[in-house]
Amino acid sequence: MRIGELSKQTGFQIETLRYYEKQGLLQPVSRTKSGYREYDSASLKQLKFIHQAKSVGFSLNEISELLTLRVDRDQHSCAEVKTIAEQKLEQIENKITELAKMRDALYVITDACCGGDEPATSCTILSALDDDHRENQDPERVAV
Amino acid sequence: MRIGELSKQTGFQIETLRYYEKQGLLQPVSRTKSGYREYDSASLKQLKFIHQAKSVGFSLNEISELLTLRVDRDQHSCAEVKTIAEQKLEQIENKITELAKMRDALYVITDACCGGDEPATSCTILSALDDDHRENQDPERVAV
DNA sequence: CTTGACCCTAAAGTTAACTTTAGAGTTTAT
DNA sequence: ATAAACTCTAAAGTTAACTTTAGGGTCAAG
Repeated sequence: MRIGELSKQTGFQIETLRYYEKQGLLQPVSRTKSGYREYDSASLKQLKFIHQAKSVGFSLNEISELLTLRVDRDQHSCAEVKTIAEQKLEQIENKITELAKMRDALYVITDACCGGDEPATSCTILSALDDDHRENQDPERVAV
Repeated sequence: MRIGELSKQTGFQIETLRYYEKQGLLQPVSRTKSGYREYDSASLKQLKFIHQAKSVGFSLNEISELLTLRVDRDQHSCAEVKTIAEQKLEQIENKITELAKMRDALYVITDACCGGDEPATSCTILSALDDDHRENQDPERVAV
């Protein structure tokens, strides 16, 4: 497919796709004789990943690192790949932990504060993040 | 405490703290007679929250929305607060879901690809995100 | 009582991640 | 075969989130 079609299917603007190419994030599969970029379903898949990674706070550089994580035995040792993957894994686990805390705090606000009998001053996300608000929560909900 | 101390304890640069004040994210508790900003432990707590929210991809505007989520019965109805909280909750759940997928894909890479007998070409994060790679994973690890 | 560390404001500069502009070639439907 | 729709490059412009600069007060120690 050409760039316009890829743009429609992913929601990224055409210029953004060309920008990502310059940044090394997404190379077209080939070019037509007249110079038009051509993409395929792998391009689509890659862009969906880029979209997800951006939504959880990875920069384009970090996404690039995630995308080049491949066992390319000519270029990188298996151990190298594993080390990078483990670092990214730790970053991701940390993000999940932080988000789980925020989620629990918001549950406290929606479940307990609104209409509850606690004073209004305690109904902020910051006070909901305190341990004394969290320890009586449903363990199903707190677990990640 | 004054701005330099707050900067040291949070890792935010002094100028960033003044910038956040302009953006309405963090007001000093008071000013000394000579105009110095004064902060307390609540400021510290708020900055830690800002740091976490930034790390998982929220913009300063979104963080502002999260921070002003409070049951202020004079300004907003309880229903309004609940609606905003529920929207944020959905955003956060989506982020957690995406991150869990990436985490699982990275586990596939570190556990199965490196040293495994699969061909090297399948050892990318994108192929690890495919369903056929995930369905044989440990359910403990996949659950959020 | 002055020197060094700290604080102030306002405005300009920087960086990442786009977006727009300008000018030109290509493809497709009528 | 020509107009509309699509594509190309290079360069300049924009926005969010800072960071730096310039010029000047404040405070604690010697």
